[in-house]
Amino acid sequence: MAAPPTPLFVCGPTAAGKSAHAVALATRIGGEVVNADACQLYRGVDVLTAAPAAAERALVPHHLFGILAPDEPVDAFRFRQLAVPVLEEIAGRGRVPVVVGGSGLYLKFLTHGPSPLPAGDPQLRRGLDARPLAELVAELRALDPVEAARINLANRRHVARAIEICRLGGRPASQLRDAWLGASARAEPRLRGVLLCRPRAELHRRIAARTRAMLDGGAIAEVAHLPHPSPTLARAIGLREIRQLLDGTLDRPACEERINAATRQYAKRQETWFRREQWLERVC
RNA sequence: GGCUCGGUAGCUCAGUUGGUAGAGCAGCGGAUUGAAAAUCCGCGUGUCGUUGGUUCAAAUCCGACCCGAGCCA
Repeated sequence: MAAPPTPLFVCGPTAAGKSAHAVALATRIGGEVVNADACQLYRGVDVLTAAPAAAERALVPHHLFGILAPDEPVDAFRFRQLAVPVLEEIAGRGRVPVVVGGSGLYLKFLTHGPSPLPAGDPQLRRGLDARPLAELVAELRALDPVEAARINLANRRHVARAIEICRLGGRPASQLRDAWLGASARAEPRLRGVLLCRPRAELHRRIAARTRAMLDGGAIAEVAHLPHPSPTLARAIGLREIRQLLDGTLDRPACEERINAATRQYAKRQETWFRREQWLERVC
């Protein structure tokens, strides 16, 4: 009986050097790299999303990079559905999956399992998005006062999601969440992984260098030829900025600086997320 | 050389009849189980160019000087 796959996780903020670290690690231990980055799942945006280069991919097998068409939707649950069979397949061959990525929520779906909450419904979301926040808050308070008291009511995404769970799940979101949180706390998964750390100033220097390399290395052409991105890809850092560069509302230095700032802010959010994942071994 | 305008947070700037200063962006901290490279919450980080003076009190009024831009020579 094959043991369940026990992947090795390589996490950290963007531009910390995860890809290179994962390749080195996989080479050393006989592993294969599996992507856990939301945007790098997409095809045709290798430069924009700083996906591993062909030379790097040739060193060791890589999985789940560039597997989705640009307009194909994903979310954390779908990612888990894609990743689990790949992890099992790799482990079945006696190799070690090295999961690398910075999408904290996607990684957590892998490490802690999917909740039994109802899936997102694009049509319902469109309807909720069109309404003022105050109205959504009032609806949530009526549907589920417990959840309304727990979440940040200024965050319309979270308010809308809570309403979505109540409406689609047929029960208050707070009840559904509590049931799952209790179960997942008992599960206590065995997890192994590293968290790549770098001094903030060094990380910022690396981000600036990478942004320049992206803009000089084909990201602009990628964006120019990108058809209808999915909601996930549409929000990739750099996409909007490069579009503004292309239509002339932003000049090159401003475009570069905006991408840098957005990337720095993203890196900080990632550090906040991973900081509390105590099972990750710090590698600095 | 003369005149004019400007010098306030890392950047761009606001600051009303004098009462030791505040916005945006950047930055820092945090939340976050089906949009997460998303979304959201909290925090002002300052020799008000320098130096004298007037005043109970000066970013604010007066003088001198320094720096920048422009105009006239």
